[in-house]
Amino acid sequence: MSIAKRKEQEKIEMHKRILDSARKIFLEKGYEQTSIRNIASAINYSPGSIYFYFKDKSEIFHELHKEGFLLFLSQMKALDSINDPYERYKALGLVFIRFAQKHTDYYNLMFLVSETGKAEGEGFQIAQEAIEHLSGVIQQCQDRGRFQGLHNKHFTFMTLSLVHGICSLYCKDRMSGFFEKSSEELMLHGYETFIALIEQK
Amino acid sequence: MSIAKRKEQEKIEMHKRILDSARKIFLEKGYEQTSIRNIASAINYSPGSIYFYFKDKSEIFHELHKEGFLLFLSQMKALDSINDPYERYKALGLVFIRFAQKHTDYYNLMFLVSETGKAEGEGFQIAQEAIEHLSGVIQQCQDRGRFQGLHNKHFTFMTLSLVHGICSLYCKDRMSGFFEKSSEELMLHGYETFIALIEQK
DNA sequence: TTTTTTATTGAACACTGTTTAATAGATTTG
DNA sequence: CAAATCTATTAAACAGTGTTCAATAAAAAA
Repeated sequence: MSIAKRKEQEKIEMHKRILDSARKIFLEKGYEQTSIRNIASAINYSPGSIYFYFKDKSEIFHELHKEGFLLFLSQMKALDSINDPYERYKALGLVFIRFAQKHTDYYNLMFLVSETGKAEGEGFQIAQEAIEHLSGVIQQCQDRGRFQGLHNKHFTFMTLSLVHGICSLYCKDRMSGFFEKSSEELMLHGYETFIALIEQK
Repeated sequence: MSIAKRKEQEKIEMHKRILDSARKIFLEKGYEQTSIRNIASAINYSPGSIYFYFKDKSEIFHELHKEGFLLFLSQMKALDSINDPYERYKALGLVFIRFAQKHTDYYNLMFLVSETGKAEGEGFQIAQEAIEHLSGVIQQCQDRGRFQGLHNKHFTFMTLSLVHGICSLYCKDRMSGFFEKSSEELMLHGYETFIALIEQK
């Protein structure tokens, strides 16, 4: 029995080694510029062997996709210590923004790269969990009298759109021309402008 | 002289034929899934000849990128007939959303595909023109007493982020799980929720 | 000790963007 | 008109891609 277990352990370790190599190159060069041969040669491995551990390139990607969402979710949950739900709501947006700044490549992988196929799999489920978390916080705000007369899901979607829009423009660097400020500053100012709008609602 | 002109005309026509073929395939399959060989064979042309008219694949892409922005800009400018700047402001967001719905592939090409290299070239200049147009409308709103105490550029960026976020989530189909509504409906509800927030500002 | 399973490899296949030498055709020049 | 030049086109080649697969060696089970 212990032989089989050792085998399984070794398999898990190889799996991890490949994933480590893939993560490094994926986050450095993006999806398209990362090749199976690159991933393999970085750990002195043959390209074909990768397919013993992963179905295809997209499966490797999806594991990292999921990884990113777990990291993201943990940063969201870290705000549970904030008592006032409205303060928690405001902080959630900042977590989003800070995540996009600190983990730009993960953000790209999670939200902007196309090769995720359709919305399926485990990674997507975690994404949904993140949305539900946000929705829950908004509900708590509404329970305390904020955002009255506004549909919870619509407000959730709107918030998500705004924050994602900010991060998306940042990640694609699609604003440096018109907005002369540094991108990081601009993200915060954009978010603060939004907060100013909802402050009395 | 007329011989040279005919030559030039033929060159322009070939350029257009390639672009027509490329547009069709790009908008159908996206950037990565479109190959020079596909573009060429669709018009019974040899792959190498493409390079007589275009520097590389990315140059073809950029011409379509620019094309999309010109179409987009024309739809923005079509709202100039609306007198009240605030009404014009609200309509601008809807133009954005409708454009993403009706020309999803253009929207992807213009705002979401990575292969545009850095923010350079003619296409980007037109993008900037679109932002400036939005900024101008917001300024007119402010001149009439709306959005007081809010920095014009920050508000412009915030608006852009919100609308782009809505369209981006739509284009990537990253919401069908949590939000059971049809995506098109959800986009409008999200935008209306935003409008409801700024209505009295 | 055989048999079977497991893990690995290198070669091959069908693609990709791009370059280039050869080429045929048209245009210009002597 | 003939020779030289320019223009447009092509097939072949290069280096790269994701993926498959027969061969293979090593380990485990029979």
